[in-house]
Amino acid sequence: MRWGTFMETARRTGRRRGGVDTRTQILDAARIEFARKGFKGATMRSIADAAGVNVALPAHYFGGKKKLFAATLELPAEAREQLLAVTRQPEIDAGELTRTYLGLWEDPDTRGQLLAIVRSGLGGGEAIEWLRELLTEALDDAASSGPQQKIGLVLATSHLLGTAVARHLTQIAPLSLLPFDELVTIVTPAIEASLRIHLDG
Amino acid sequence: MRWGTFMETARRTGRRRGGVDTRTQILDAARIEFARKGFKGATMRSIADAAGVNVALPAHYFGGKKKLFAATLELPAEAREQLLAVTRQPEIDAGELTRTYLGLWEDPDTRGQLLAIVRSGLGGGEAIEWLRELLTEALDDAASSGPQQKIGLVLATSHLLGTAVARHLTQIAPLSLLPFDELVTIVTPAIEASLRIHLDG
DNA sequence: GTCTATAAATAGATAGAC
DNA sequence: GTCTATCTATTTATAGAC
Repeated sequence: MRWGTFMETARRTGRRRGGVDTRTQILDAARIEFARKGFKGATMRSIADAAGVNVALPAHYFGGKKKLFAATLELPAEAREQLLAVTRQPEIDAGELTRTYLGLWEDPDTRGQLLAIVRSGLGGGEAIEWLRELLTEALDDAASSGPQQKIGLVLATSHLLGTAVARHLTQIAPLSLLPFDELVTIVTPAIEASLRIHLDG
Repeated sequence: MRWGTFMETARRTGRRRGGVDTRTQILDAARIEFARKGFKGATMRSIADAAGVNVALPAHYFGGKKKLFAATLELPAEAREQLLAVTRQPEIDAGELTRTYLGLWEDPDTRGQLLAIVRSGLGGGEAIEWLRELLTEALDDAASSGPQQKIGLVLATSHLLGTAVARHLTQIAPLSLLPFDELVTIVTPAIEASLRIHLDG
């Protein structure tokens, strides 16, 4: 009867009962803390407290704050893949791009990672390279479509980033309350307009 | 011959020659530091160093770090007025809104303040209320146009925020290099599309 | 594996000399 | 008005007991 402190943390599917190890608890808590306060704002103590473990354990398991942060941002690789699958197509579908991109922000797990990246990157830390990389990678990969489409894709991506920030970060009134399907519906026209941009004329 | 250290700081019009006081130097340096590193990232020491003054003077003049930060974000009131002048019109002009909004980010002075707000607000600090206020104020003031236009304006503002962030903060490759006029030209269609949005249909 | 205790660095703020 | 010196609090990181 000693697991009274486990609380309701084990919501993930497929999680082994005895395997709710402190390492995973720390990682989950770190994601939340970094997402909410950025790299500098989140402290090892606040992470340890949120995880319900001793203050020394985060450093013990991950070898330092920066390494813990890096571990936090580990898996958005799959998110990148989803985006690339859309942008690699010869003719990018505006609705599909909008739904995929904003959809990444709807899932609480990936949203936590994206928030951590945005919070820490835009917050003035060193993580801004990661953010730039995340944005330009989908871009460079789709650059084979020619420079004309490239500028349109940058524009579209920027608009989608702004939309996600307004909905999930600053939580502007009507945007943050819209059902996801309606959000996609009203955002798509602008993305369509951006993708069709051409510089001359 | 002791003002060899004054450098080229006195670019503002109407600045008294003997009045390049350390208080102003500190304020200018604080703007840059807060804009680059966010509230937590910028330290009183780094600000003092950047201003070329003693470490004790920032606290001495402004009474603390938070008060110094507040002083930094003082004048965006005029920026807000410029935006309101556009959004208050019965039929908002997409090109005019785009030019005004993105224009605020082109001026180094207001850009510094906007960067400080975004960096500190999005970075997880308490300044997120200021950012939300800045975004919603132009919104509420234009809400007399009816809820239909309101959602369109939110969308447009979000897209413009994303564009400004991509150009000035993450500095995505083609966006950050475009001349301002071209930027306005290619962004306007999406803003136009957003402003014309209606939910039912 | 987990904890206490503490080291080492850094931050904001202030007192008092000049 | 400006500076040196210092206090206090907080943070990361680690050493060593249990």
